[in-house]
Amino acid sequence: MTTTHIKTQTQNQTQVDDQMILLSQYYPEIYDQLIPELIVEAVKPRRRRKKIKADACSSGFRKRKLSDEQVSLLEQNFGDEHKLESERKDRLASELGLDPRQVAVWFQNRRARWKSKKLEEEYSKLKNEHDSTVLEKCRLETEILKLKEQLSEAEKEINRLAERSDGTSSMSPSSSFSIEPPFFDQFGMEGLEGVFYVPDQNNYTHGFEYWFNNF
DNA sequence: CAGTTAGGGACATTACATCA
DNA sequence: CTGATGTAATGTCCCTAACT
Repeated sequence: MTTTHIKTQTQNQTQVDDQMILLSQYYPEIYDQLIPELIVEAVKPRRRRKKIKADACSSGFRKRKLSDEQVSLLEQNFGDEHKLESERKDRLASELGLDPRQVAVWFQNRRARWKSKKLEEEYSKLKNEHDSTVLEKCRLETEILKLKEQLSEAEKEINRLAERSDGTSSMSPSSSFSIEPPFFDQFGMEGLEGVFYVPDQNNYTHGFEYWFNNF
């Protein structure tokens, strides 16, 4: 089979498709009767729908836009349950004077809208959480920098004190060096007492040692 | 049990209506 | 008139249950 043949066949098929689409849209009853004979099995690319002329719509062939009452009843039902069993579909359709197919389509589209709205909300919630986490991370990093600076100052002070009392005692910070409570105030570390483990007045250095060794 | 069929849902897309 | 937007409708794919 040549490409020309394939092309012609495709064009013919497209023409038939277009005619069938028109037929289904303008004369659904006839289409329903003919369709079993005319359906041809083929590899189907997505078909384009034929445009419907405005005058065709105004001739009453197709009802677009549902009325406010119809929409409100549909919404009410959707609120009760997002899925639609066929019994409920038929009941709703007759209540609304619509085709059951229209009710089914409305529910399908409504579910799609609901889902995309839900996704949007979820996205913005996650984004907010992410943003505030990033902010908190920055704050904590700044805090760490500040504390490191203070620590370095404290180390310098320790060394100064050690040099001053020079030789008179063995200066190992972990053994005999003791810091009195004013230490915190002295280096602007007020409020950080909780950071350091301070079991009692006689054993001030434990928390500091921990801090010292780990940072 | 495997194959077939019908019904229905999700999803992508199209086409019409409406509005700024 | 035009482009953007909302939505009804269509096409396709997939799944499931019932039937053969």
